[in-house]
Amino acid sequence: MSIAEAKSKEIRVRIAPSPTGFLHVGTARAALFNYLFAKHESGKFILRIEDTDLERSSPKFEKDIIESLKWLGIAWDEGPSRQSDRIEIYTKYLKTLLKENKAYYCFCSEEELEAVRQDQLSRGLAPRYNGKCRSLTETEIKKRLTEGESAIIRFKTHGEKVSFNDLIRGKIEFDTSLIGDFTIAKDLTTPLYNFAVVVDDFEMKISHIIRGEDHIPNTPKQILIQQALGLPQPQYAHLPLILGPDRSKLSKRHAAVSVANYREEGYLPEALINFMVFLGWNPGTDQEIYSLTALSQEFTLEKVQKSGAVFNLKRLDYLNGFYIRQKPLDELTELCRPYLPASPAGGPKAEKDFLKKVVGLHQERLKKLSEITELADFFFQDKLNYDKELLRWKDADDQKMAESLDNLDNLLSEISERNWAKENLEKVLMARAEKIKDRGYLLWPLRVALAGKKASAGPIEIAAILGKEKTLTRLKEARALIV
RNA sequence: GGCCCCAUCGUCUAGUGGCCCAGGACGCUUGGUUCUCAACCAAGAAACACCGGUUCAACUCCGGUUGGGGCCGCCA
Repeated sequence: MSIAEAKSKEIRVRIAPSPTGFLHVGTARAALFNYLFAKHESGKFILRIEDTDLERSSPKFEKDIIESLKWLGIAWDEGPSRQSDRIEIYTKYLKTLLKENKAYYCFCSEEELEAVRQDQLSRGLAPRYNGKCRSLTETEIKKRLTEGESAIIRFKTHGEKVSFNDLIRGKIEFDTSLIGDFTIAKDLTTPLYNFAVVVDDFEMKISHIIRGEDHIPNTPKQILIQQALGLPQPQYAHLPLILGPDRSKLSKRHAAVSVANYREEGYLPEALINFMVFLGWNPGTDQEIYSLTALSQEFTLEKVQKSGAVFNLKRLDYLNGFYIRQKPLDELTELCRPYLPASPAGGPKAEKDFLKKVVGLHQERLKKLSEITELADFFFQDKLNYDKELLRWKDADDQKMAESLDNLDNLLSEISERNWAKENLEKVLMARAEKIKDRGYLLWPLRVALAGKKASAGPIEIAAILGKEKTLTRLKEARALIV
Protein backbone atom coordinates (compact mmCIF):
# COMPACT_ATOMS: atom_id res chain seq x y z
CA MET A 1 0.00 0.00 0.00
CA SER A 2 1.35 3.39 -0.97
CA ILE A 3 1.43 6.32 1.38
CA ALA A 4 -1.26 8.02 -0.64
CA GLU A 5 -3.50 5.00 -0.32
CA ALA A 6 -2.88 4.74 3.38
CA LYS A 7 -3.74 8.38 3.74
CA SER A 8 -6.92 8.08 1.78
CA LYS A 9 -8.00 5.29 4.08
CA GLU A 10 -7.57 7.39 7.15
CA ILE A 11 -10.70 7.45 9.25
CA ARG A 12 -11.98 10.97 9.57
CA VAL A 13 -15.32 11.85 11.08
CA ARG A 14 -16.96 15.04 12.17
CA ILE A 15 -19.72 16.63 14.14
CA ALA A 16 -21.24 19.62 12.46
CA PRO A 17 -23.59 21.49 14.76
CA SER A 18 -25.19 24.73 13.75
CA PRO A 19 -24.97 27.49 16.35
CA THR A 20 -28.68 28.21 16.38
CA GLY A 21 -29.25 26.90 19.87
CA PHE A 22 -27.51 25.41 22.87
CA LEU A 23 -25.83 22.05 22.31
CA HIS A 24 -28.65 19.55 22.07
CA VAL A 25 -28.33 16.15 23.73
CA GLY A 26 -29.01 14.54 20.37
CA THR A 27 -26.11 16.43 18.85
CA ALA A 28 -23.98 15.62 21.85
CA ARG A 29 -24.72 11.93 21.44
CA ALA A 30 -23.91 12.09 17.73
CA ALA A 31 -20.66 13.81 18.67
CA LEU A 32 -19.98 11.08 21.19
CA PHE A 33 -20.56 8.30 18.68
CA ASN A 34 -18.33 10.02 16.16
CA TYR A 35 -15.67 10.57 18.78
CA LEU A 36 -15.78 6.96 19.94
CA PHE A 37 -15.69 5.67 16.40
CA ALA A 38 -12.66 7.85 15.63
CA LYS A 39 -10.86 6.74 18.78
CA HIS A 40 -11.65 3.11 18.17
CA GLU A 41 -10.36 3.31 14.62
CA SER A 42 -7.40 5.54 15.46
CA GLY A 43 -8.90 8.20 13.25
CA LYS A 44 -9.55 11.88 13.57
CA PHE A 45 -12.60 13.63 14.95
CA ILE A 46 -13.34 17.06 13.57
CA LEU A 47 -15.56 19.86 14.82
CA ARG A 48 -17.17 22.08 12.21
CA ILE A 49 -19.57 24.88 12.96
CA GLU A 50 -22.31 25.08 10.34
CA ASP A 51 -23.28 28.72 10.40
CA THR A 52 -24.36 29.32 6.84
CA ASP A 53 -27.65 30.62 8.18
CA LEU A 54 -26.34 33.92 9.47
CA GLU A 55 -29.79 35.01 10.55
CA ARG A 56 -30.20 32.28 13.11
CA SER A 57 -26.59 31.67 14.07
CA SER A 58 -25.09 33.32 17.10
CA PRO A 59 -21.61 33.39 18.68
CA LYS A 60 -23.30 32.75 22.01
CA PHE A 61 -24.45 29.34 20.86
CA GLU A 62 -21.14 28.58 19.23
CA LYS A 63 -19.49 29.22 22.55
CA ASP A 64 -21.95 26.98 24.33
CA ILE A 65 -21.39 24.15 21.87
CA ILE A 66 -17.66 24.32 22.35
CA GLU A 67 -17.85 24.56 26.12
CA SER A 68 -20.38 21.80 26.47
CA LEU A 69 -18.37 19.45 24.31
CA LYS A 70 -15.28 20.21 26.35
CA TRP A 71 -17.15 19.69 29.58
CA LEU A 72 -18.31 16.30 28.39
CA GLY A 73 -14.75 15.40 27.54
CA ILE A 74 -15.50 14.89 23.87
CA ALA A 75 -12.29 16.31 22.46
CA TRP A 76 -11.81 17.07 18.78
CA ASP A 77 -8.62 16.72 16.82
CA GLU A 78 -9.25 19.45 14.27
CA GLY A 79 -11.29 22.60 14.27
CA PRO A 80 -13.49 24.21 15.13
CA SER A 81 -13.77 25.51 11.61
CA ARG A 82 -16.61 27.76 10.63
CA GLN A 83 -18.51 27.65 7.37
CA SER A 84 -18.82 31.40 7.30
CA ASP A 85 -15.01 31.56 6.99
CA ARG A 86 -15.04 29.32 3.95
CA ILE A 87 -17.38 31.12 1.59
CA GLU A 88 -14.94 31.36 -1.33
CA ILE A 89 -14.68 27.61 -1.40
CA TYR A 90 -18.41 27.15 -1.84
CA THR A 91 -18.51 29.87 -4.47
CA LYS A 92 -15.89 28.04 -6.48
CA TYR A 93 -17.87 24.80 -6.55
CA LEU A 94 -21.11 26.64 -7.16
CA LYS A 95 -19.65 28.29 -10.23
CA THR A 96 -18.51 24.93 -11.56
CA LEU A 97 -21.97 23.49 -11.22
CA LEU A 98 -23.54 26.53 -12.88
CA LYS A 99 -21.04 26.51 -15.71
CA GLU A 100 -21.55 22.83 -16.39
CA ASN A 101 -25.29 23.38 -16.40
CA LYS A 102 -25.74 21.06 -13.44
CA ALA A 103 -27.33 23.83 -11.47
CA TYR A 104 -29.36 26.83 -12.52
CA TYR A 105 -30.82 30.10 -11.35
CA CYS A 106 -34.45 30.03 -10.36
CA PHE A 107 -36.49 33.24 -10.25
CA CYS A 108 -39.66 31.88 -8.77
CA SER A 109 -40.91 33.79 -5.75
CA GLU A 110 -41.42 32.16 -2.41
CA GLU A 111 -45.16 32.79 -2.64
CA GLU A 112 -45.31 31.15 -6.03
CA LEU A 113 -43.37 28.16 -4.73
CA GLU A 114 -45.57 27.86 -1.69
CA ALA A 115 -48.71 27.83 -3.82
CA VAL A 116 -47.34 25.02 -5.98
CA ARG A 117 -46.33 23.09 -2.89
CA GLN A 118 -49.76 23.38 -1.32
CA ASP A 119 -51.40 22.29 -4.51
CA GLN A 120 -49.19 19.22 -4.80
CA LEU A 121 -49.69 18.36 -1.15
CA SER A 122 -53.45 18.60 -1.46
CA ARG A 123 -53.36 16.26 -4.44
CA GLY A 124 -51.36 13.74 -2.43
CA LEU A 125 -48.20 14.27 -4.42
CA ALA A 126 -44.68 14.64 -3.17
CA PRO A 127 -44.07 18.39 -3.11
CA ARG A 128 -41.23 19.28 -5.43
CA TYR A 129 -40.14 22.09 -7.69
CA ASN A 130 -42.05 22.16 -10.93
CA GLY A 131 -39.02 23.04 -13.04
CA LYS A 132 -40.31 26.36 -14.30
CA CYS A 133 -36.90 28.04 -14.50
CA ARG A 134 -35.04 24.90 -15.46
CA SER A 135 -34.41 25.80 -19.05
CA LEU A 136 -34.13 29.56 -19.13
CA THR A 137 -31.70 30.79 -21.74
CA GLU A 138 -28.35 32.14 -20.70
CA THR A 139 -29.14 35.59 -22.00
CA GLU A 140 -32.42 35.75 -20.16
CA ILE A 141 -30.79 34.68 -16.91
CA LYS A 142 -28.09 37.28 -17.33
CA LYS A 143 -30.66 39.94 -18.07
CA ARG A 144 -32.85 39.21 -15.07
CA LEU A 145 -29.84 38.94 -12.83
CA THR A 146 -28.43 42.28 -13.88
CA GLU A 147 -31.85 43.82 -13.47
CA GLY A 148 -31.56 42.79 -9.87
CA GLU A 149 -34.32 40.21 -9.86
CA SER A 150 -33.92 37.96 -6.87
CA ALA A 151 -32.92 34.42 -7.65
CA ILE A 152 -31.84 31.20 -6.03
CA ILE A 153 -29.64 28.38 -7.23
CA ARG A 154 -31.13 24.95 -7.83
CA PHE A 155 -29.53 21.64 -8.50
CA LYS A 156 -30.72 19.81 -11.60
CA THR A 157 -31.92 16.27 -10.97
CA HIS A 158 -32.67 13.72 -13.68
CA GLY A 159 -35.05 11.30 -12.06
CA GLU A 160 -32.49 8.61 -11.54
CA LYS A 161 -32.40 6.20 -8.62
CA VAL A 162 -29.80 6.81 -5.95
CA SER A 163 -28.83 4.24 -3.40
CA PHE A 164 -26.23 3.95 -0.72
CA ASN A 165 -25.19 1.37 1.78
CA ASP A 166 -25.86 2.59 5.28
CA LEU A 167 -23.45 1.05 7.77
CA ILE A 168 -26.24 0.62 10.28
CA ARG A 169 -29.27 -0.01 8.09
CA GLY A 170 -27.98 -1.57 4.91
CA LYS A 171 -29.06 -0.53 1.43
CA ILE A 172 -31.33 2.48 1.16
CA GLU A 173 -32.69 3.58 -2.20
CA PHE A 174 -34.37 6.78 -3.34
CA ASP A 175 -36.13 7.83 -6.49
CA THR A 176 -34.85 11.34 -7.24
CA SER A 177 -37.77 12.07 -9.53
CA LEU A 178 -39.67 12.46 -6.27
CA ILE A 179 -37.15 14.96 -5.02
CA GLY A 180 -37.08 17.37 -7.92
CA ASP A 181 -34.66 20.19 -8.44
CA PHE A 182 -33.68 21.23 -4.96
CA THR A 183 -32.04 24.43 -3.76
CA ILE A 184 -28.35 24.52 -3.03
CA ALA A 185 -27.63 28.20 -2.47
CA LYS A 186 -29.39 31.50 -2.05
CA ASP A 187 -26.70 33.11 -4.19
CA LEU A 188 -23.05 32.64 -5.04
CA THR A 189 -21.93 33.54 -1.54
CA THR A 190 -24.74 32.00 0.47
CA PRO A 191 -24.63 28.22 0.24
CA LEU A 192 -27.39 26.13 1.75
CA TYR A 193 -26.95 23.15 4.00
CA ASN A 194 -27.03 20.24 1.55
CA PHE A 195 -24.47 21.87 -0.67
CA ALA A 196 -22.14 23.17 2.01
CA VAL A 197 -21.92 19.80 3.78
CA VAL A 198 -20.90 18.02 0.61
CA VAL A 199 -18.16 20.51 -0.14
CA ASP A 200 -16.90 20.56 3.43
CA ASP A 201 -16.97 16.83 3.90
CA PHE A 202 -14.90 16.48 0.76
CA GLU A 203 -12.50 19.29 1.58
CA MET A 204 -12.01 17.89 5.06
CA LYS A 205 -11.59 14.37 3.71
CA ILE A 206 -14.37 12.99 5.85
CA SER A 207 -14.46 9.22 5.44
CA HIS A 208 -17.56 8.40 7.49
CA ILE A 209 -20.62 10.48 8.08
CA ILE A 210 -22.24 9.41 11.32
CA ARG A 211 -25.34 11.45 12.03
CA GLY A 212 -28.96 11.26 13.06
CA GLU A 213 -31.57 9.28 11.21
CA ASP A 214 -33.39 12.50 10.42
CA HIS A 215 -30.72 13.09 7.78
CA ILE A 216 -31.55 10.01 5.73
CA PRO A 217 -33.74 12.00 3.32
CA ASN A 218 -30.89 14.46 2.78
CA THR A 219 -28.45 11.78 1.80
CA PRO A 220 -29.60 11.23 -1.81
CA LYS A 221 -29.39 14.98 -2.44
CA GLN A 222 -25.88 15.06 -1.10
CA ILE A 223 -24.87 12.06 -3.14
CA LEU A 224 -26.23 13.72 -6.27
CA ILE A 225 -24.12 16.79 -5.60
CA GLN A 226 -21.05 14.65 -4.98
CA GLN A 227 -21.59 12.88 -8.27
CA ALA A 228 -22.08 16.14 -10.15
CA LEU A 229 -18.85 17.45 -8.69
CA GLY A 230 -17.02 14.20 -9.24
CA LEU A 231 -16.28 13.76 -5.56
CA PRO A 232 -15.81 10.47 -3.73
CA GLN A 233 -18.69 9.19 -1.66
CA PRO A 234 -18.10 8.85 2.06
CA GLN A 235 -19.59 6.01 4.09
CA TYR A 236 -22.85 6.74 5.83
CA ALA A 237 -24.14 5.59 9.18
CA HIS A 238 -27.46 6.92 10.40
CA LEU A 239 -28.06 6.80 14.11
CA PRO A 240 -31.42 6.12 15.70
CA LEU A 241 -33.12 9.18 17.15
CA ILE A 242 -33.47 10.05 20.80
CA LEU A 243 -37.17 10.00 21.59
CA GLY A 244 -39.46 11.60 24.15
CA PRO A 245 -41.86 9.53 26.26
CA ASP A 246 -44.43 9.71 23.44
CA ARG A 247 -41.85 8.22 21.08
CA SER A 248 -41.54 11.28 18.91
CA LYS A 249 -38.23 13.06 18.38
CA LEU A 250 -37.03 14.47 21.70
CA SER A 251 -37.82 18.13 21.95
CA LYS A 252 -38.20 20.92 24.46
CA ARG A 253 -41.78 20.01 25.20
CA HIS A 254 -40.61 16.63 26.55
CA ALA A 255 -37.65 17.58 28.69
CA ALA A 256 -34.61 19.76 28.93
CA VAL A 257 -32.71 19.21 25.71
CA SER A 258 -29.52 21.15 26.07
CA VAL A 259 -26.40 19.78 27.67
CA ALA A 260 -26.09 23.10 29.50
CA ASN A 261 -29.40 22.45 31.26
CA TYR A 262 -28.19 19.15 32.61
CA ARG A 263 -24.92 20.63 33.64
CA GLU A 264 -26.68 23.35 35.61
CA GLU A 265 -28.96 20.84 37.27
CA GLY A 266 -25.91 19.09 38.57
CA TYR A 267 -25.48 16.11 36.34
CA LEU A 268 -21.95 14.83 36.02
CA PRO A 269 -20.37 14.50 32.59
CA GLU A 270 -19.52 10.86 33.34
CA ALA A 271 -23.18 10.13 33.96
CA LEU A 272 -24.34 11.93 30.86
CA ILE A 273 -21.77 10.17 28.68
CA ASN A 274 -22.65 6.80 30.08
CA PHE A 275 -26.33 7.50 29.69
CA MET A 276 -26.12 8.82 26.14
CA VAL A 277 -23.97 6.05 24.80
CA PHE A 278 -26.47 3.43 25.88
CA LEU A 279 -29.21 5.22 23.97
CA GLY A 280 -28.90 3.15 20.83
CA TRP A 281 -25.74 1.22 21.55
CA ASN A 282 -24.62 -1.49 23.90
CA PRO A 283 -21.50 -3.58 24.25
CA GLY A 284 -23.33 -6.90 24.12
CA THR A 285 -22.30 -7.73 27.65
CA ASP A 286 -23.80 -7.01 31.06
CA GLN A 287 -21.34 -4.27 31.82
CA GLU A 288 -23.19 -1.00 32.28
CA ILE A 289 -20.67 1.44 33.64
CA TYR A 290 -18.01 2.71 31.30
CA SER A 291 -15.46 5.46 31.18
CA LEU A 292 -14.89 7.37 27.97
CA THR A 293 -11.64 5.50 27.44
CA ALA A 294 -13.22 2.12 28.02
CA LEU A 295 -15.97 3.05 25.61
CA SER A 296 -13.59 3.95 22.85
CA GLN A 297 -12.13 0.48 23.12
CA GLU A 298 -15.51 -1.20 22.92
CA PHE A 299 -17.36 0.97 20.48
CA THR A 300 -18.31 -0.36 17.07
CA LEU A 301 -21.05 0.66 14.67
CA GLU A 302 -22.23 -2.94 14.38
CA LYS A 303 -23.58 -2.70 17.89
CA VAL A 304 -25.61 0.39 17.14
CA GLN A 305 -29.35 -0.07 17.31
CA LYS A 306 -31.70 0.67 14.42
CA SER A 307 -34.73 1.88 16.32
CA GLY A 308 -35.18 5.06 18.30
CA ALA A 309 -34.45 5.18 22.02
CA VAL A 310 -36.65 6.87 24.60
CA PHE A 311 -34.84 9.31 26.85
CA ASN A 312 -35.35 7.87 30.32
CA LEU A 313 -34.61 10.51 32.94
CA LYS A 314 -34.96 8.02 35.81
CA ARG A 315 -32.06 6.08 34.45
CA LEU A 316 -29.96 9.20 34.05
CA ASP A 317 -30.72 10.03 37.69
CA TYR A 318 -29.70 6.58 38.77
CA LEU A 319 -26.42 6.81 36.89
CA ASN A 320 -25.76 10.29 38.20
CA GLY A 321 -26.37 9.12 41.76
CA PHE A 322 -24.02 6.27 41.14
CA TYR A 323 -21.24 8.54 39.91
CA ILE A 324 -21.83 10.97 42.75
CA ARG A 325 -21.39 8.15 45.23
CA GLN A 326 -18.12 7.21 43.54
CA LYS A 327 -16.68 10.73 43.74
CA PRO A 328 -13.89 11.45 46.18
CA LEU A 329 -15.38 13.70 48.86
CA ASP A 330 -12.94 16.50 48.24
CA GLU A 331 -13.90 16.71 44.61
CA LEU A 332 -17.60 16.34 45.28
CA THR A 333 -17.47 19.18 47.78
CA GLU A 334 -16.07 21.50 45.16
CA LEU A 335 -18.72 20.36 42.71
CA CYS A 336 -21.44 21.09 45.27
CA ARG A 337 -20.10 24.46 46.36
CA PRO A 338 -22.07 26.46 43.77
CA TYR A 339 -25.25 24.95 45.15
CA LEU A 340 -24.55 25.90 48.74
CA PRO A 341 -24.62 29.26 50.53
CA ALA A 342 -21.32 30.83 51.46
CA SER A 343 -20.54 29.74 55.00
CA PRO A 344 -20.02 32.13 57.89
CA ALA A 345 -16.64 33.30 59.06
CA GLY A 346 -13.76 31.02 59.96
CA GLY A 347 -11.64 31.27 56.86
CA PRO A 348 -11.48 29.17 53.70
CA LYS A 349 -9.93 26.18 55.44
CA ALA A 350 -12.66 25.96 58.08
CA GLU A 351 -15.30 26.51 55.46
CA LYS A 352 -13.96 23.74 53.30
CA ASP A 353 -13.85 21.36 56.27
CA PHE A 354 -17.39 22.22 57.20
CA LEU A 355 -18.64 21.87 53.62
CA LYS A 356 -16.93 18.53 53.32
CA LYS A 357 -18.79 17.24 56.33
CA VAL A 358 -22.09 18.53 55.05
CA VAL A 359 -21.58 17.13 51.59
CA GLY A 360 -20.26 13.85 52.91
CA LEU A 361 -23.38 13.44 54.97
CA HIS A 362 -25.53 13.68 51.86
CA GLN A 363 -23.34 12.03 49.30
CA GLU A 364 -25.33 8.84 49.06
CA ARG A 365 -28.61 10.73 49.02
CA LEU A 366 -27.78 12.93 46.05
CA LYS A 367 -29.14 12.21 42.59
CA LYS A 368 -27.96 15.52 41.23
CA LEU A 369 -25.74 18.17 42.71
CA SER A 370 -28.47 20.79 42.85
CA GLU A 371 -30.35 18.70 45.39
CA ILE A 372 -27.77 19.50 48.04
CA THR A 373 -29.30 22.97 48.37
CA GLU A 374 -32.51 21.70 49.85
CA LEU A 375 -31.11 18.63 51.51
CA ALA A 376 -28.62 20.60 53.58
CA ASP A 377 -30.40 23.92 54.00
CA PHE A 378 -30.82 23.49 57.76
CA PHE A 379 -27.07 23.67 58.25
CA PHE A 380 -27.13 27.21 56.97
CA GLN A 381 -30.25 28.54 58.65
CA ASP A 382 -30.35 30.36 61.97
CA LYS A 383 -33.87 29.48 62.93
CA LEU A 384 -35.68 26.40 61.70
CA ASN A 385 -39.27 26.55 60.70
CA TYR A 386 -41.39 23.46 61.15
CA ASP A 387 -44.66 22.36 62.64
CA LYS A 388 -44.71 21.22 66.23
CA GLU A 389 -46.55 18.06 65.18
CA LEU A 390 -43.54 16.99 63.21
CA LEU A 391 -41.73 16.39 66.49
CA ARG A 392 -44.23 13.76 67.54
CA TRP A 393 -43.06 10.18 67.27
CA LYS A 394 -45.97 7.78 66.73
CA ASP A 395 -48.51 8.21 69.54
CA ALA A 396 -46.29 10.16 71.92
CA ASP A 397 -48.25 12.80 73.81
CA ASP A 398 -46.95 16.28 74.57
CA GLN A 399 -45.67 15.22 77.93
CA LYS A 400 -43.71 12.39 76.44
CA MET A 401 -42.28 14.66 73.78
CA ALA A 402 -41.22 17.23 76.33
CA GLU A 403 -39.61 14.47 78.34
CA SER A 404 -37.65 13.25 75.37
CA LEU A 405 -36.44 16.71 74.52
CA ASP A 406 -35.42 17.34 78.13
CA ASN A 407 -33.62 14.07 78.23
CA LEU A 408 -31.72 14.93 75.11
CA ASP A 409 -30.83 18.31 76.46
CA ASN A 410 -29.51 16.83 79.70
CA LEU A 411 -27.62 14.08 78.02
CA LEU A 412 -25.96 16.30 75.49
CA SER A 413 -25.22 19.15 77.84
CA GLU A 414 -22.90 16.84 79.68
CA ILE A 415 -20.76 16.11 76.70
CA SER A 416 -17.90 18.55 76.51
CA GLU A 417 -17.03 20.52 73.39
CA ARG A 418 -13.84 18.50 73.16
CA ASN A 419 -15.67 15.21 73.10
CA TRP A 420 -18.32 16.43 70.74
CA ALA A 421 -17.80 13.84 68.05
CA LYS A 422 -20.03 11.35 66.36
CA GLU A 423 -18.64 8.34 68.22
CA ASN A 424 -19.19 9.86 71.66
CA LEU A 425 -22.60 11.20 70.84
CA GLU A 426 -23.55 7.81 69.53
CA LYS A 427 -22.33 6.07 72.65
CA VAL A 428 -24.33 8.30 74.96
CA LEU A 429 -27.50 8.59 72.90
CA MET A 430 -27.76 5.01 71.77
CA ALA A 431 -27.28 3.75 75.31
CA ARG A 432 -30.30 5.76 76.32
CA ALA A 433 -32.27 4.95 73.20
CA GLU A 434 -31.80 1.23 73.73
CA LYS A 435 -33.35 1.52 77.17
CA ILE A 436 -36.53 2.93 75.71
CA LYS A 437 -36.86 -0.03 73.33
CA ASP A 438 -38.34 2.08 70.54
CA ARG A 439 -35.43 4.32 69.64
CA GLY A 440 -37.75 6.57 67.74
CA TYR A 441 -39.00 8.22 70.91
CA LEU A 442 -35.56 9.70 71.38
CA LEU A 443 -34.11 9.87 67.91
CA TRP A 444 -37.06 11.13 65.90
CA PRO A 445 -37.59 14.34 67.88
CA LEU A 446 -33.86 14.91 67.91
CA ARG A 447 -33.74 14.64 64.13
CA VAL A 448 -36.66 16.96 63.65
CA ALA A 449 -35.32 19.46 66.15
CA LEU A 450 -32.00 19.59 64.34
CA ALA A 451 -33.08 19.31 60.71
CA GLY A 452 -36.64 20.57 60.82
CA LYS A 453 -37.88 18.09 58.25
CA LYS A 454 -39.39 14.65 58.12
CA ALA A 455 -36.70 13.13 55.97
CA SER A 456 -33.06 13.82 56.56
CA ALA A 457 -29.71 12.31 57.39
CA GLY A 458 -29.19 10.75 60.80
CA PRO A 459 -29.61 13.01 63.86
CA ILE A 460 -26.36 12.01 65.50
CA GLU A 461 -24.33 12.81 62.43
CA ILE A 462 -26.13 16.11 62.12
CA ALA A 463 -25.50 16.97 65.77
CA ALA A 464 -21.82 16.19 65.35
CA ILE A 465 -21.50 18.59 62.44
CA LEU A 466 -23.73 21.26 63.96
CA GLY A 467 -21.63 21.45 67.14
CA LYS A 468 -22.70 21.55 70.76
CA GLU A 469 -23.95 25.09 70.91
CA LYS A 470 -26.23 24.96 67.91
CA THR A 471 -27.48 21.52 68.81
CA LEU A 472 -28.55 22.60 72.26
CA THR A 473 -30.10 25.78 70.92
CA ARG A 474 -32.21 23.85 68.46
CA LEU A 475 -33.23 21.43 71.16
CA LYS A 476 -34.42 24.31 73.31
CA GLU A 477 -36.27 25.83 70.41
CA ALA A 478 -38.04 22.55 69.86
CA ARG A 479 -38.85 22.31 73.55
CA ALA A 480 -40.38 25.76 73.43
CA LEU A 481 -42.87 24.57 70.84
CA ILE A 482 -44.39 22.29 73.43
CA VAL A 483 -46.28 24.17 76.07
C1' G B 1 -50.88 12.23 1.63
C1' G B 2 -45.88 10.75 -0.74
C1' C B 3 -41.01 8.79 0.18
C1' C B 4 -37.88 6.51 3.73
C1' C B 5 -36.72 4.07 8.42
C1' C B 6 -38.12 0.94 12.45
C1' A B 7 -40.71 -3.13 15.64
C1' U B 8 -38.14 -8.29 22.51
C1' C B 9 -40.64 -6.54 29.65
C1' G B 10 -43.31 0.50 31.17
C1' U B 11 -38.00 2.15 29.49
C1' C B 12 -32.73 1.03 27.64
C1' U B 13 -31.44 -3.58 25.83
C1' A B 14 -29.02 -9.23 25.38
C1' G B 15 -30.34 -12.71 21.81
C1' U B 16 -27.29 -13.56 14.65
C1' G B 17 -32.01 -21.03 13.78
C1' G B 18 -31.81 -25.38 18.54
C1' C B 19 -28.21 -23.20 24.78
C1' C B 20 -34.76 -18.95 25.50
C1' C B 21 -41.64 -21.70 28.75
C1' A B 22 -36.27 -15.36 26.62
C1' G B 23 -31.02 -12.83 30.20
C1' G B 24 -29.30 -7.89 32.39
C1' A B 25 -30.21 -2.77 33.95
C1' C B 26 -33.54 1.46 35.29
C1' G B 27 -38.33 1.91 37.14
C1' C B 28 -42.21 -0.65 39.93
C1' U B 29 -43.98 -4.13 44.07
C1' U B 30 -42.77 -6.90 48.52
C1' G B 31 -39.43 -8.12 52.43
C1' G B 32 -34.71 -7.20 55.21
C1' U B 33 -31.69 -3.28 57.56
C1' U B 34 -33.80 1.12 60.22
C1' C B 35 -35.86 7.09 64.18
C1' U B 36 -37.09 9.22 58.72
C1' C B 37 -35.04 9.55 53.85
C1' A B 38 -31.28 7.65 50.94
C1' A B 39 -27.86 3.78 50.21
C1' C B 40 -27.41 -1.44 50.54
C1' C B 41 -29.28 -6.72 50.38
C1' A B 42 -33.08 -10.36 48.89
C1' A B 43 -37.40 -11.74 46.26
C1' G B 44 -41.30 -10.72 42.66
C1' A B 45 -44.54 -8.96 38.66
C1' A B 46 -43.34 -7.58 33.67
C1' A B 47 -41.88 -8.61 26.63
C1' C B 48 -40.59 -11.79 21.43
C1' A B 49 -47.09 -6.71 17.54
C1' C B 50 -50.03 -9.89 14.11
C1' C B 51 -50.68 -13.33 9.90
C1' G B 52 -48.53 -16.38 6.46
C1' G B 53 -44.27 -18.94 4.58
C1' U B 54 -39.00 -21.42 4.70
C1' U B 55 -37.06 -25.29 8.10
C1' C B 56 -36.75 -31.35 11.67
C1' A B 57 -36.59 -26.58 14.56
C1' A B 58 -37.89 -19.49 14.43
C1' C B 59 -37.55 -14.12 18.89
C1' U B 60 -33.94 -15.09 15.24
C1' C B 61 -34.62 -15.99 7.75
C1' C B 62 -38.51 -14.31 3.82
C1' G B 63 -43.33 -11.92 2.52
C1' G B 64 -47.45 -9.26 4.04
C1' U B 65 -50.53 -6.70 7.71
C1' U B 66 -50.72 -3.50 11.67
C1' G B 67 -48.39 0.00 14.56
C1' G B 68 -44.73 3.78 15.52
C1' G B 69 -41.28 7.33 13.75
C1' G B 70 -38.44 10.62 10.36
C1' C B 71 -38.46 13.83 6.14
C1' C B 72 -41.10 16.50 2.56
C1' G B 73 -37.91 24.97 3.81
C1' C B 74 -34.62 30.32 -0.02
C1' C B 75 -33.34 25.77 8.54
C1' A B 76 -29.62 22.60 9.64
